[in-house]
Amino acid sequence: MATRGAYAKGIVKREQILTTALEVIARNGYRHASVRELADAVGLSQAGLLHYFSSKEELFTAILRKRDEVDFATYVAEAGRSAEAFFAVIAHNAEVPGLVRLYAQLSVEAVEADHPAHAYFVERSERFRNAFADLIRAEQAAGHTDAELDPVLAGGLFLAAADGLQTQWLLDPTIDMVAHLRLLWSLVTSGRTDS
Amino acid sequence: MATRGAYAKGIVKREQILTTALEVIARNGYRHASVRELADAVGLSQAGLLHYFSSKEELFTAILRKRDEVDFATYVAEAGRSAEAFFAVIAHNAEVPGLVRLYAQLSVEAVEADHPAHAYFVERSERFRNAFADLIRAEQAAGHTDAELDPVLAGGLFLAAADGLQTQWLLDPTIDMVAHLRLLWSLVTSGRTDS
DNA sequence: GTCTATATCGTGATAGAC
DNA sequence: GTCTATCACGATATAGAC
Repeated sequence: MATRGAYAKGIVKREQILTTALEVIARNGYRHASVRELADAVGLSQAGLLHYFSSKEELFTAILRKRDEVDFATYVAEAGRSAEAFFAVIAHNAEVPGLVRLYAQLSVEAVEADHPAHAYFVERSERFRNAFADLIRAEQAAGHTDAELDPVLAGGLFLAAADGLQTQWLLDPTIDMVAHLRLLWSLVTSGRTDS
Repeated sequence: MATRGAYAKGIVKREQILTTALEVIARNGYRHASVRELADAVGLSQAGLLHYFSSKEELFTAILRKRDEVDFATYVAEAGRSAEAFFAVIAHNAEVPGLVRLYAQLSVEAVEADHPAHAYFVERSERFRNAFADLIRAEQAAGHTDAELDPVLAGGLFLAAADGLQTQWLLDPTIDMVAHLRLLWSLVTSGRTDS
């Protein structure tokens, strides 16, 4: 609000574009994750869209950041930092195949160290691994989980399983991502197959 | 051996190309999984390479099939159908980043139902999920694992974790894929963090 | 601020010489 | 059987009009 009018307006438009992009990608849509395809979807020309985001990678990274932000605000606000909040995010993912696909696609492209989205994925991985580790430590503190279990290793396992399940699910949408992750959670918390 | 000379020779050359491609991709190499890039690497022109494989997707799918075949012959022959054989394959993967990357890249592209490699990945997923399920059933039969555990669900979890760990590892090569999977195995077989 | 038009590049695939 | 040369396409990015 302290910024100049024109500049602030640009920011607002950027946000609007991201919000629209999220909706439109989520529903399904598009195959190639190209700027033109997304431009059509949000009602701008390709050049018009790149007026707000200076490159393709910046655009798509911004979309994924926005998604994280929205998911966090929606599900963590609702259920707190809990395994249930995490399951709710995953269950939601099953409703937004286009986003899942964009994430999978970009995450593979970004393994190259000099890819513009590399830092985003590294940072995100670390954040999620630590978040899972914290959940596990809480279970350990409550005496529900073996104290010998390495929380960071187990946290990495959750992250990997969540990512891998997305690819499996894209390949075969009858796969139940949440059921798999609940199983993993029950194994970690020393429960068994019962939910 | 019962085939005509010229035809058999073509087959042999195809195999040679695949073997060379495996070596050359494995070591590291190339970024874009393009035909031209691979052609340079195996010492052919792009057109020359496509003389043996009629499309890009056929070529790369053939490479991944060959990889599966070689891995199976190497590690399953050595350790039988066991968790250890599986860990050995994963440990080997950490030596061949280029192949891991090709796999990750193609598996995401192939989620589209009409992609030429779609059937390969669907079939492969099923095969691995079932193989893991069999391992778990054997543990259950031996009384090492909770009989209530759903073997197919747990098998899917292994597959997803293995896939997801590859992306994590590509992003950050200090990740120990085998350690994560051993942890999962120990959780499934009711052991804990001890190997 | 947004458009049309275009420059430039990399891709897979093909034609045709040798 | 393998090459060089080329085509057709789709991509990102940019120039410049309005």
